[in-house]
Amino acid sequence: MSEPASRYNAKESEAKWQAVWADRRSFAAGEDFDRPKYYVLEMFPYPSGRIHMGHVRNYTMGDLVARYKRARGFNVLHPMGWDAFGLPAENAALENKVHPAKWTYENIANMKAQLQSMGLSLEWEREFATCDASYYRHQQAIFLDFLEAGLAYRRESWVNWDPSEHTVLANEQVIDGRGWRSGEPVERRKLSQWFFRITAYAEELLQALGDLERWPEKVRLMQANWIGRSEGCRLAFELEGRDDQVVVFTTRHDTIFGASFLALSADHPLAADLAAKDPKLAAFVEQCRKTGTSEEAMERAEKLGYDTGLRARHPFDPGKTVPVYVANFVLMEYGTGAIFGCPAHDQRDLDFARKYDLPVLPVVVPADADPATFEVGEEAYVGPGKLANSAFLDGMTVAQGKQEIADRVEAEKRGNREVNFRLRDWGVSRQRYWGCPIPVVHCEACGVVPVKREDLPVKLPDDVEFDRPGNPLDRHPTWRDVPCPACGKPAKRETDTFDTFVDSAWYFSRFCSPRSDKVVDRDAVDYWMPVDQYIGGVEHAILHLLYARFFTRAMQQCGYVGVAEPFAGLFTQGMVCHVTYRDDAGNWLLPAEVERTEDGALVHGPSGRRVTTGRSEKMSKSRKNVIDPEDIIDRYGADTARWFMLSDSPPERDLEWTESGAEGAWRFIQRIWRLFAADPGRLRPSYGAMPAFGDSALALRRATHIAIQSVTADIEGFRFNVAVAHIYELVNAIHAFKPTGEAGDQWALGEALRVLVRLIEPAMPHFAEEMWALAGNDGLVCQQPWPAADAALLVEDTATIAVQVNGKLRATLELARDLAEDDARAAALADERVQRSLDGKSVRKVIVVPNRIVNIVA
RNA sequence: GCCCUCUUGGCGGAAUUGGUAGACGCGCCAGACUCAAAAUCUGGUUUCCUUACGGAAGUCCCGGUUCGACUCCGGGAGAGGGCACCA
Repeated sequence: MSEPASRYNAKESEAKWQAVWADRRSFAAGEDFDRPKYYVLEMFPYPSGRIHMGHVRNYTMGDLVARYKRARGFNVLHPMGWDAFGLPAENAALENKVHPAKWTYENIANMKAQLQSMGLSLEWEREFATCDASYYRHQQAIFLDFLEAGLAYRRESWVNWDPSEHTVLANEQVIDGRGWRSGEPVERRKLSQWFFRITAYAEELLQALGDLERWPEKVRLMQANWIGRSEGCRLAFELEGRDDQVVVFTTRHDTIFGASFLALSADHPLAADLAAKDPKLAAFVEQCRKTGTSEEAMERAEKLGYDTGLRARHPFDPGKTVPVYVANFVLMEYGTGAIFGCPAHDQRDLDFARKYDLPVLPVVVPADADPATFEVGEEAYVGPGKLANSAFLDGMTVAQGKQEIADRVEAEKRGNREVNFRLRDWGVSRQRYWGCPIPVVHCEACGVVPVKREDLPVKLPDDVEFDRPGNPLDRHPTWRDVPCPACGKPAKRETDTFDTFVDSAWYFSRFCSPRSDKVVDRDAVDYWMPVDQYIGGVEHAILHLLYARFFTRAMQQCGYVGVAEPFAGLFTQGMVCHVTYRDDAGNWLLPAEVERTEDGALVHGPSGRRVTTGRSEKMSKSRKNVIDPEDIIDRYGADTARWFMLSDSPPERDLEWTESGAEGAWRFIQRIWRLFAADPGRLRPSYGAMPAFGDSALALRRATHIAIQSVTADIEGFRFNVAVAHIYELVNAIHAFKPTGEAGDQWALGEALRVLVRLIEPAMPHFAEEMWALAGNDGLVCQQPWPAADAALLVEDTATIAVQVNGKLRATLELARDLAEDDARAAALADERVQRSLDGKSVRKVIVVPNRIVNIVA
């Protein structure tokens, strides 16, 4: 027998157990659809090439949940895949002359090896990448269904066009009106684009948020704001000297008598009509289109208007007319593209009115103001009050006024109540190569014709050139040329590809039957969906999570899935942060480059220059405050990295990576290891009759069962940092255990150690397996059931009661549990320290909270 | 501008949801072991006064409710996040 090693060898152990799990397919989901299921999913990664600490944190949490739920007897689905289409692959192709497919699949191979080194309990057999034709062919099929269902359509829309790259840019890619890469001024162009009709579900998507009880309130709120429902009224104004009308949308129809102008969007048909005969207006419209494409630029832009000279008749005040402007701040895409302005009660209208010298008539007067003298100065009044200067509305509240106007408008057929949403249809066309081809063909005779289903997938061609910017599909010599599916004459393929958010909007459904010839196997999705626990970064709170919700509803409508909501539970984890370092010259430094000198100063290792420490920020390449997970795993092993990820910070908050914290996690593993290495046999299960326990053994048993109870509750409640603390307490109790030589000692210690191994397995799976085996147990600890706490051991027969005098703690008493109130009161009053602080004062009242506190009011 | 969240020792954080504030970890201090260092073990560690016993203050600030407030209410400050010409 060789000497036991003096330390736990993580590297050897981790490789060994990973091989065992893979060999035994320990984490494959069961095919038995009668068992209770649990679907755990972490947001799948983009294959950038290497995993980062954010991934480590995300997948550690998901793995903890998956392993815990398995132990609780659930049939667990825990798959992994790759969100593999996207721009970085094309940029790499441009810069490094490597094909996007090669670049992507090599990155996947690297990252897969890294994820596997973490020991995640994933079912790799279900792996796919969204760039696999075997995945995106089904996405193309879904698109054809959406097309038939009217959920996908094509229309002209304004886009940001980079003239030097020949491509459309997302709003985020336009910086100060210039392309982020080219630096060229961006043009607004009108292009035919594909859209998904997410607005058809606006109301549902909003209403259903209320039922997503296991979603963070914050995310639900953000989605609600994004959908942006507002109840208002559509209302027609007649134009003087013309037959047509201007229809406006408003949510403040109660303020109609304060109207002092109408404003049209520059893209409004009437504006175009007028501009045809008015060159100055035409110039103004042109100017509006040019100004800023980014949100920020639009916000800074001055509010400008052009008086068309037209006048509109007030719908309820026959004598009154108001001027009609074209204004740069009115959006064609929202409401009707026209508004009425009531300057007294809307800040933007007020600014506009002051600029163009239009009347400001208050029509809502706050309760404490005098209607005769109330005036609006620099700030519009948007609060509650009574209507005034408003004919038949005078004296009504805002709500009554709205109701009255809406009733009259509908009765007189001048308009109607209307609900509007901020949410827009989802534009999914991208002028890119590395994405899922949109399966349609453009035929001169037949127009836009869907590709026949039997001809799917429309595969990306491999032989493409990346020598120039723009979409290589456009210049491919042959790929575009196909016969029209309808008439058979020569036609052209669509060269746009889908937004990559489409790929990630349904992958969780595909995981249920990833090798199916169909889009999904209905049996499988009916069993597995919805995802019981989805985990990812809060940065996806709106786009990805909203698209996925829309997609699932749309797929339900098309008969693919039986659920409307994809994610029953959502958890958004915080970021991983690290302090930043800069040298004298202001260069960012990697933590690995920074050394501590003997006198404690920080210097740049190679140069010896002084280093200043900046505040902790999200790890980012630009700030260089990154720690490579691979380095940590090499040095300490995956279990240490995983343990640290769960310690200290609550999962939803940001976590600061520190070297000392990582070392602490490493030390903790060694500390447990010493418990076992001393005498591995102690862990061996004892099935004999339960012996009698001495006080010491009983105390250890209590600590063990309290740990089971607390850790279980902590995991269920996503308080992983608290679970970690409770495990520390158990280890401390085991270390402090002093055998008294009684029969129960070994039994209690064996129980404590077995429970400990079971409790740490979801967090430190390799180490737990190693300890389990070291102690001579059969099987794998990851297949052992979760322990149950013995209720009898959770309550002690005494309780520590705090005694307060006038709310201040004066003594603590060890009293029998559930002692009668009178006895507790008597015991408290009898205490010497209590008497001393009472100092002869008479007791007025005594409050007794059983097993907790006695408060004496004197 | 609108909406939301957070604020507790030197640091990360805990507190059974109104009942002993500071669990647990990091760091630090002291001691043991060692020729020494590392590792490990033991003890201490909110602040102030006191040699001690003990006492006082204390959860961003001000005020309130309560026998009792980190927790509930009102007002304010600071930090962070989301949306932002949405009529």
